[in-house]
Amino acid sequence: MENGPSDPLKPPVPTLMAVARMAGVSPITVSRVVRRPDIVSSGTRLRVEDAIRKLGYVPNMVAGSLASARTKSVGVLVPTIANSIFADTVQGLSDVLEPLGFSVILAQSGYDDRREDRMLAALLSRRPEAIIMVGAPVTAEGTEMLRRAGIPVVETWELPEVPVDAAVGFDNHDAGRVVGRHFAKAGRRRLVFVGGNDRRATQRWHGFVEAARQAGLAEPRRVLIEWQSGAGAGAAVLANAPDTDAVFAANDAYAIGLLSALRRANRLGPEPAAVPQVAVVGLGDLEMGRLFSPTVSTIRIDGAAIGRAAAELALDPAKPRRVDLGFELILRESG
Amino acid sequence: MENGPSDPLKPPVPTLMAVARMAGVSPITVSRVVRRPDIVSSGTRLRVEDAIRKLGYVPNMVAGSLASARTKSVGVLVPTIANSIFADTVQGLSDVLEPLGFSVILAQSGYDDRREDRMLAALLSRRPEAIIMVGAPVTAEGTEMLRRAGIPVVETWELPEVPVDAAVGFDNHDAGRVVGRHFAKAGRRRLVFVGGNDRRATQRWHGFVEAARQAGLAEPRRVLIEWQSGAGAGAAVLANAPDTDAVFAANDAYAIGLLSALRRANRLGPEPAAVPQVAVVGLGDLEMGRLFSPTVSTIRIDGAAIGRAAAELALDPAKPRRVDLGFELILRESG
DNA sequence: TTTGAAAATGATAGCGCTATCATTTCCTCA
DNA sequence: TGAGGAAATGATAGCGCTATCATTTTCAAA
Repeated sequence: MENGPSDPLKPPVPTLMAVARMAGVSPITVSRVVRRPDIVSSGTRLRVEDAIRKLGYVPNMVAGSLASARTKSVGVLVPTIANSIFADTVQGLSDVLEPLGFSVILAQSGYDDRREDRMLAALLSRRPEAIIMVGAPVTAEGTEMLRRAGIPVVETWELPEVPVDAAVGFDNHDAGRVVGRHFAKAGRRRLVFVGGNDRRATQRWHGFVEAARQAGLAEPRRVLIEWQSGAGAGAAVLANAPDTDAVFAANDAYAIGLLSALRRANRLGPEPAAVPQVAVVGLGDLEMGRLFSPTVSTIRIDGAAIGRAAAELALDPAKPRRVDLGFELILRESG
Repeated sequence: MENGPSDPLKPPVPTLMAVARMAGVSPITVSRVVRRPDIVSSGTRLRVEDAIRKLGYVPNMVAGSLASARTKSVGVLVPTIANSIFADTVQGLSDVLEPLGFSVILAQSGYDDRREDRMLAALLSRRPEAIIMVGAPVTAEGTEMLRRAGIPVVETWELPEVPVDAAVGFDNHDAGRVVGRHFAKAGRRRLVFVGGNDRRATQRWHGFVEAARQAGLAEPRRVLIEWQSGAGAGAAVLANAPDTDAVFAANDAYAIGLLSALRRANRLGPEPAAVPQVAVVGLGDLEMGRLFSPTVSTIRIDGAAIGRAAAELALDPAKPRRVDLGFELILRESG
């Protein structure tokens, strides 16, 4: 593995052996200069560093990982990086891992069970030192794969009672209940939940339904959509539940899309209303929701904080294995 | 490398050797079943597959990569994944790479030259088969590192005359000129550009200035900010150039932040104006810009298409090395 | 039934680096 | 100056898999 795949005629990429020959030392001394310079005498070290510079040597971590049984990498699996809340989580975990020399291997499940398992297998074949994933593994096969790997596994954005190893999240069911209760207390009658079919959304839906029942309201409507645009979510609600007076959206992007659709349908006045015709609550506390008019009520979750906490748990097995970062209902102009 | 780092007492992770012993074949036959099942007889293949299933064997790609001189990975370097336009690009390239069995190793530069070089070295030590990065390498050292690696390198979001290897982007200078010309033609007088200090933004700034000059306008103002929130960008413009009547923002998030700040400063009426007090143009055509009120004028760039095209160029050296995806000025309510 | 070619499987020797034990060198103290 | 211990460096043997050549098995044709 000395030549790149694109140009077999180029000079070979220098190996540690080439550095050793140029510096007149044994290969393991070069390795020591790179990894443990403190145990190499300064004269020898300078000679080796000079050879490294002249040759442009870049250590081969593939070989080093095999020899040392450490990859210094973390596998990260998210449904889709295009969803800002997960991008924030990846940002947060990267901010912890990268300064420590860990590389992030990113994979996406597209909210598909089969693909999630395939991506887990692909990640595990890279022998990462930990896996951080959004949600808990969906299938028994995925769960078993992770157990067998014997590495730290941190599930995020939800809080299973018994995670494979560790979890950082919040109680999705409770979040749904809190929103449902808020709508009931505000006198809302025709409740709707719009989002996907994943477990986290389903937990929120169940909490939402429970709150409606306890308030003696009619069973809320669930508008199921696959991951898509905010505009798509808005259109789906207006098409499926045009008479709703309160919508809990799976994320702020959907909430914004719905508010925009309501505006176009002339169900949103020129100024934010004290009592909006349709109350809308999102999730994630995206900045866009704060900039939007009306400002968007939301379940505040700090996605980046989830990422940071997950990375810390992944790197330190002595840390608590189940961390509840909680959430907060933030009420703004959207109801 | 058979035990994970977190539990040395667990049964060792099965190797290809263990499968070979259980199936009663040589190790290379197991390798063939995994990589080239077509050249293994069905009886042997079934025996091996059975052993693989029973042992829960997950191939070790670290070892396979070293032995085969192929990692099936691509290093991806972005300034920050929290910026939606780059997240879209990562989504696009992943959609091409993942189905082909490539893993994405993600790194972030935080818009810092030194950190970019460190991240490039970290990526290259993983011996990726290609590098896809936002922008061209900033330093001569980074450029040299990439040349030496002898692998495909695709620079995105800008279009250098002579990329290290390949580039997919658009003419940033021209985009700035087009926006400047639009503002001049609309009778705007006090032009402002708000964004970062990176080369792409600077190219846009230069084009913007050129257009203003050609229209006989006063030199535009440049409001420099480090990567931050839309609200931060809005506040910076109002603090530094409160009398502006036209602002070109480095991205749609900044444009939205500015519009929101204008609204709070009562410089945005309750309904989108036919001739807004301050014209605002962003970049990236984010969905949020389409949902916002006023809808946001923008330089339309398809971030995901950039990612897809970049992945295709990275994988096929016969493809053109410089691809101009162009851009489009989209005029909406924000001016 | 024999022969030849193709298919299938195995043996060998690494890939580039490093854990670990062995040897050499250096330094301090008596 | 010599002895002992610590520091520095080197030798050895893999890590888990695979490229490549060698050998065996299978199949078809004469």
